[in-house]
Formats: sequence, structure tokens, C-alpha cells
Amino acid sequence: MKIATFNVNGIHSRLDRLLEWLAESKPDVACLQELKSPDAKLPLAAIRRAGYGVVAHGQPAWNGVAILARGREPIETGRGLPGMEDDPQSRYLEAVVDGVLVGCLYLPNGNPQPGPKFDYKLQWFEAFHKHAKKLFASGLPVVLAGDYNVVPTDADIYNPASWRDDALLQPESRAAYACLLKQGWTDAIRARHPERAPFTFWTYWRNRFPRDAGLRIDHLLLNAELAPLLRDAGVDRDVRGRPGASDHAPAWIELDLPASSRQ
Amino acid sequence: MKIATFNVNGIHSRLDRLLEWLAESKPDVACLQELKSPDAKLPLAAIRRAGYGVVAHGQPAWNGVAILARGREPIETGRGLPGMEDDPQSRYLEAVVDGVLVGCLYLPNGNPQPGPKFDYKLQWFEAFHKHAKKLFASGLPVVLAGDYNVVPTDADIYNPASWRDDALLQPESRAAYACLLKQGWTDAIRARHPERAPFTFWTYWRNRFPRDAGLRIDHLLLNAELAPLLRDAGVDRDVRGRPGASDHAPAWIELDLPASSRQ
DNA sequence: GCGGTAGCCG
DNA sequence: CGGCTACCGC
Repeated sequence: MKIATFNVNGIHSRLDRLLEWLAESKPDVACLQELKSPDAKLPLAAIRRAGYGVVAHGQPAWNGVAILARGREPIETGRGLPGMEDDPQSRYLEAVVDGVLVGCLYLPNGNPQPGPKFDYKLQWFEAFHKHAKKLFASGLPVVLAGDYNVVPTDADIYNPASWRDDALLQPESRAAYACLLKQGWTDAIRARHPERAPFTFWTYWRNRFPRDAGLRIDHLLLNAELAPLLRDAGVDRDVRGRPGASDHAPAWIELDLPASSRQ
Repeated sequence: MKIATFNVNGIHSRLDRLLEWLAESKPDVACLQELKSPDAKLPLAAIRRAGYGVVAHGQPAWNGVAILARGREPIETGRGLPGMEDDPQSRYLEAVVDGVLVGCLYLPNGNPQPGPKFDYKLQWFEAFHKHAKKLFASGLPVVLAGDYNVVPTDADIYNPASWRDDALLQPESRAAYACLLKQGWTDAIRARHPERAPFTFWTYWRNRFPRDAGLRIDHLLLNAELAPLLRDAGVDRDVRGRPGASDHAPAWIELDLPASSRQ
């Protein structure tokens, strides 16, 4: 079973690239972030035509997450983060696909730092931490996939110095991520690439991608039920280099679970 | 010698399509309207690289006209309409190319009607009328090419009823255009297609172009020196049907004058 | 730099 | 519908 996460940066202007990637990469589950579209305008028909069932949690202009399942209808189990019921931002969606519980998240960026946006990031992280703990202990196979907006260590960025004051590298952000791992979660990309984990995000600024001046901020965390089943993990780096690409590349894992049988 | 007029509807978002059309159609002179760009941002280098000399009269956001000459530098003879010296809108540019005087115009649309915008249209038309009269009598070979924002007759639109209240079809607009022709000018497209003159503009609204629900508002007028040299005239209709097209198609004439020898 | 929004214009 | 101007966000 292949599970991917992809911050599309606008589902409408990225639709062709997304469908192209789905056809090539054929993930059984795809977690999408930054749809930047209200629910009513989501191109669900095109996604279904590509062979994917879909649940989505949109919002006009910003944020927005979705879970796609190849030849399956994802069974929604949560919309919005427990404990943040009055959060107006669409950043969390949860569904079960073939017995695997999939959490799809778009964690707040938190810039500028310090300030209310950074406070919101840490508050969101805290609520997520609580929910993750519950999921970890659930006994279900769980993957938490998405854009965490955290560069876990200095090894996960081309040049920590130039991003020193950014919310993505702050000690508080890194501590919150480390705290999550301490619950027992396995950072799948790091586990498969302990030496040099591939980046997942490169800003649109000139030469950042050709120079591989990237960051690793999109993560797939596996609980104790799934971690032993991790067979492979990677980043579809070439997707980032195409014309009209998102600023993120898809990250994915392969689990030793049968892929969905239909389609 | 081939002379064309093309309302590009934004030179920046249309640059690739424009260069493509120049390479195919190879006009010796191209009059462009609706550049929608300040002078400082005009992509002159790309136009020159395509083998065209250029004079331009830009304006941020709206209007803007240019004259391009293949393998030649157009010699500018006028910028703005005589008698409208304090007009802040860039709608008229004049240049000599290979001995032919070329006036490039973007006549005001005039909607909504009645109102100050329609008054401005008629006022602009009047100043243009005076200038045209002078040019007609000059003894020089003259062509006045551009977007006149006038549908001369009911034969020049797919359905006059649905545009009845539009400034493009008002009796005052049509009278002003007819008055121009009465000076002696030849409407080149109509002269070559007396039975059914091709449309030059189709709104972006769904199905207007596929249904050929168009209007003829882009015209090339020839004075007595040039009219006898008219060999052919037409509209590059296919250009309108391409992805990312302007809402106008280029209109062109062929004159029995030697094409520019260079390039 | 490139997503999204709004309002203005045609 | 799709240019432009702006602004916001990452």
C-alpha cells in the first residue's frame, strides 16, 4: 500500500499536474494540502474520473485539505482537530482507507515570529499532539501525513543560517515535533534515509530548486502498528521541476499491506 | 506589403501568442491595441528579437497602442490625438514605415451608454474625424488601423438585438464611423468581403467563439492613395480559437507595394 | 515567485 | 471570461 502527501498550492491551477502525478505515481492514498478552494468549487468530478474517491475540507483562498483513495471511498472519521472546534481554518481531515487510519494535516506556518501567528502554530501543535497521542494508543494502524511546517533538524535544510529567524526552524517548533516523535511515531522518510533525507519544499525564488536549496517539511509519521511494515519511502523530486509545479514535491511511503484490490 | 491590426488584450499575458502569430503571419506592419502595460514594462526586447522594430505608447492597466515594423524601425510621427493633448489615455500612435503613414488607434468603448464614457467616445471620435480628414488630404499613402469599437452595420454582428443598447451599436457611433467613410476612406475588410465580412471580436463568454457569435469592430481604413493598391484583406480567425487567446483576432490587408526588403 | 482574493473594465 | 491593479500569504 502506497500513501503520499502533496501540498498542491492551489488545486485549481494545479489540477493537471496533480492528475498527471496520480497517474504516474498511483498512490493508494493521497493526502493533499493547500487546496485554496471552497468546498463548492473543488474539482471532485475530475478527481473521481481519475479513479479516486475523495473527502475534502476546503476553505476559500487559504488552507484546505483532502484525502484521496484509489478505487475506494475514504470513510471520513474527523474534520477539524479535536479541541479546536471553533478553528475557522481547514487544516485537518481524517479518514479510514482499507483499515488504515489516515490523518491529513496542514500545520500553520507561524510566520512572522514572534507574534500571534506563531502563537497559533504552537496552540495548533498542542491540540495535534493530544490527538496524536490518542491515535497512537488506539491500536489501529495510523499514518499522520502532511505539511508540518517544521524543519526537524539542521540536516533537513540546505542552509539553516539563512532561515534562522523563520518559524519553521524555531526551537519551539522543533521541540513540538520532537515531542511528537517521542510519543513513538516513526518519521518514515528519515527512517528510510537516515544519512540524507530528501527535501520536499523549495521556494519559488529563482534558482532555489536547480540549486537544490530546499527544506524537508512534509512528513509521514507511522505509529507502532505501521512502522514495522515500512518497506520504502521517498520524494517525487522531479514533480517539483516541471513547468507550473507546486513549490512542494510529493512525499510517499510503501507499506507491506496489500494495495487496494479494486481499479 | 502586409499591414495588420490586433487587439492583444494585455501584452504580457499574450506575448507568446503574439510572437507565434508574428512568426506565422509575418505582417510588415502590426498595429497593436490594449497593451495594458506602462512603457517601462513593455517587452520590447522580445519583440525586437522576433525581428520587429517598435514604437509604443503605453499606460498602466488600460489602453496602450504600438506599431511594429518587420526589419524596420517605424518613424514615429504622432503620439496621442491632435486636439486631445491632455487626454490621459493612450489611444493613438502614428508612424511612417516604408513611406506609408500608419495610424494605430484604440477608440473608446463608450459603455455604459448614455453617460460620461459615451460622451468621451463621441468626443474622441470627433477629434479623430478632424485628424483623419487632414491625413486623407495629405497626399501621403495612409492607413488607419485599429479597434474602432464600432459595429458599422447590422451585418457586422451575429445578433444586433442582443447588443441593441451597447455603445458599439448606437446610431451616434455608427454615424461617426459612416461620417469617416464619407471623407473617402475605404473599409478594406468590407471592400474585399462585400457579401459577408468576417468578425474580429468574440467575447470570452462560453460558446461565443465556437458559435461564431462575433462582432466586426477592428477596421483598416485606406485613403485614396492606398485603396487602389488593395490586393487582399482578411481575419486570422484561427488565432482567436487557440488556448490563451485574446478576445480579438488579427485583421490584415495586403497592398500592392513591395514588402520591406530587409529581414 | 506564485498561489489565492477583490474590484474595475470590457 | 479574463485582462489589469492591489493586497495577503508562504
